[in-house]
Amino acid sequence: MTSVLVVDDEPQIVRALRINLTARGYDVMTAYDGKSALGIAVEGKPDVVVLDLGLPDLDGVDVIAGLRGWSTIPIIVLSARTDSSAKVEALDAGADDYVTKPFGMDELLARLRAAVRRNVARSGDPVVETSSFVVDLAVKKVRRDGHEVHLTPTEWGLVEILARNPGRLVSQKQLLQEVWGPMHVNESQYLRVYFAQLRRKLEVDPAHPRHLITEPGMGYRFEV
Amino acid sequence: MTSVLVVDDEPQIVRALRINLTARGYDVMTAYDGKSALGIAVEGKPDVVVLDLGLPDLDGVDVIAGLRGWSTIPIIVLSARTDSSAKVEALDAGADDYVTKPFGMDELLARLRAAVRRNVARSGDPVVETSSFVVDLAVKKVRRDGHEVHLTPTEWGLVEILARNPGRLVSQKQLLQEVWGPMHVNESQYLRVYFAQLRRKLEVDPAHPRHLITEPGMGYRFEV
DNA sequence: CCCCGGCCTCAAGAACGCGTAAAAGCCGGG
DNA sequence: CCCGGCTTTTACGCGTTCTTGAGGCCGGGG
Repeated sequence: MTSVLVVDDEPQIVRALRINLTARGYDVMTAYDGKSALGIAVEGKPDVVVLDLGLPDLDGVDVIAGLRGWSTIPIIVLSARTDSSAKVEALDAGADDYVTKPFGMDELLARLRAAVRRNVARSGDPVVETSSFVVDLAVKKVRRDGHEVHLTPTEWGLVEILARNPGRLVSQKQLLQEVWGPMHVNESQYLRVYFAQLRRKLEVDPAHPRHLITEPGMGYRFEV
Repeated sequence: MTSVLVVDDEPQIVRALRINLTARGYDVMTAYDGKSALGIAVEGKPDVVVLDLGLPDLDGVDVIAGLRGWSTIPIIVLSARTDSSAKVEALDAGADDYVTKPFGMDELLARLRAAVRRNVARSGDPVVETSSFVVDLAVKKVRRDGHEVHLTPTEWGLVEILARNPGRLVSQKQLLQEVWGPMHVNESQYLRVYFAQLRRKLEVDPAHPRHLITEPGMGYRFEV
């Protein structure tokens, strides 16, 4: 879920934004002054910040600088000042967008979507995570306790198919077909041998697997 | 130098932008309608596009879609329409910013700087660095201990592909295809020979590589 | 109760892929 | 024409991975 940090000292604006953003499925955090905004941003790692410039404690530009010191989170500035010098100053300090109050909620939301879209396009990293290990499909790696687990090509072939279908049942035939090719769709013994190996490498208790589940007579399931 | 594509059918606006942008060191391209804009964008690969929505031939949203089909170049929309539905439509189509006419030149330039800044932050330095050597993709050179290492064309081809995908596993087939061409996708021996050479040139301990990693049976990985 | 199909485990030989070295082929410049 | 740099080819030792077979476990049906 996308998380938004709303920073404004006017409660009615914060309330309005919270309602609108929550209704659209965003996770909303709020702050009423610059210092707490910086603290919350560090802790909560929001995906985007909506920042009012007229805060009681810090100058708006200082808040932007405080964020830009360690992060490239998109910042959308809200401000009552319409003069271009204020806009230029905020944008050059590192803001991504500048919206003047009073603002149209539709427009703000559209600008927010644009900012988030840009940012996910950059990071887009498909990872599937379970309680005991992490499968990173982009770089083809599996980590367990933050520590890489080496998989052979055949092992990775199986993990990849299962990780691309999380929670879904994958038939033996499909696994054999995609990993060993159409000639070996009946070698179900291969699957037993390799699932045993994968469980030894990935499961906490290989005898009682919690993620690489056998559905007898049907296939296998990757439980997250 | 940063290049900007200005698309507008009003010559005086194009002229004003060209003068201001050129004075600030930008390389300016121009187009007066949507179709030529798309063509110029493909050829010139501008770093940012300033797009007027009221073009004679195509609808503004279609131009945005045409660009977004193959590129993530930042698009700043210029428009006389101030209603929020127009803004929402353009932003959701893939625009990065929306400025209403008449606009302040200072503000537009600041928004343009913001868009470019974001994008260079994203595309990252054309330099990939490891603990023992540095790959400079812009000038096609590798340095080690501040001191240039000479690579043959084939060696550079491999390093370049890996450096453009840092951390990612690159399959043998992809490497062979891109360096030797589609006729040689099975010559995996080439890779062994060349990786041995590269390790001798770049790794501290060629027998125990820390950056040019082999993933047996799958491919190679550039670890940073 | 026994049988049977499907599953898990284990182990060993075969097959494969990798690193390395060195020779042979190719090509352009001096 | 010869030389040097670059690429392609060949050969071999070695460790890892795959395949295969045998044995045991478990639950359901006869």
